[in-house]
Amino acid sequence: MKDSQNDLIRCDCTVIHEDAVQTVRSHMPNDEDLFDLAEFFKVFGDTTRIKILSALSSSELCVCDLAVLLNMTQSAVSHQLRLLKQARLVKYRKAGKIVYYSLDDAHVGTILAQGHQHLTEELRQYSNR
Amino acid sequence: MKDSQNDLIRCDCTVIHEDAVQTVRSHMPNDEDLFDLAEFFKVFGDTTRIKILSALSSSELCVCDLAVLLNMTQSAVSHQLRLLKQARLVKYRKAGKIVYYSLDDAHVGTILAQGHQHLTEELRQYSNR
DNA sequence: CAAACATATGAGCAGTTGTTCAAGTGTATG
DNA sequence: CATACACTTGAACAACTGCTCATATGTTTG
Repeated sequence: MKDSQNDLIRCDCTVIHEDAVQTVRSHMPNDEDLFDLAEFFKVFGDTTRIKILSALSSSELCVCDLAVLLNMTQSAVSHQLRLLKQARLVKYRKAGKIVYYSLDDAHVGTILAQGHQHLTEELRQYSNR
Repeated sequence: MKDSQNDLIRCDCTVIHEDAVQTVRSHMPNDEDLFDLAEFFKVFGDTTRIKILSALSSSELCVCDLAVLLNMTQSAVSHQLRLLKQARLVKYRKAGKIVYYSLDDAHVGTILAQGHQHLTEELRQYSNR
């Protein structure tokens, strides 16, 4: 059973460690899962969205609150909230014409903390060298 | 002590919950930290880079190995490795003309796992609804 | 030292992303 | 029911990103 790797040679170099490549290949998740993972992290990869998530980790807020807090257009905030909603990172409840947003997932806080920890430890290591 | 929020009114709506906004503002990290956090996650937000990180979590590999594994140009891989290096997510050792890359940080695996867990739990919840 | 090879890098370009602006929903209220 | 207001949405545009291609660097080897 040949895989599609042979259909098109994109690599312009000689394989050095065929065994290592095979081992890694058998351990790696499939492309679709890795794609989804990248899409997931992409949502965290924007300052505005990080600010929104950080804000919502303190308290439930409406769109207007967020706009004031971030000093941004209500439209811009709304666009970003849509992405966060699609990624299932935030949820909302409507109260009349006001829409309250909050975090949808316990992992969000954990992931933010993990990222923060990486950055602080990195800084510490860096200043120790 | 007025803050710079008043210099330019970007928000086109009335504040609804001033107290909540103040509380959240006092709890939020400063803008620079949040910016750095977003920059950090941005690195994870690309399929190619996720694949590289996933591969390196199994085994140390050289650039050529990665190019074959991902079916990509050696140049493209090298460009992405540069970004991963800058983010201090991978390190390298030179052995003659060959450069071996490996993960630089224990958090990388944790963060990937956390993201994966979010996605699988999400899927489970979704199919239970 | 010249040729071969692993890797790095700069410029260019196509595709993507985030904001703005204008217009549209939907809900309360006088 | 018309107006006000909170919010959403689509189009457009500028900025950014990731790949390709050509070229450069550095190391080994005949």
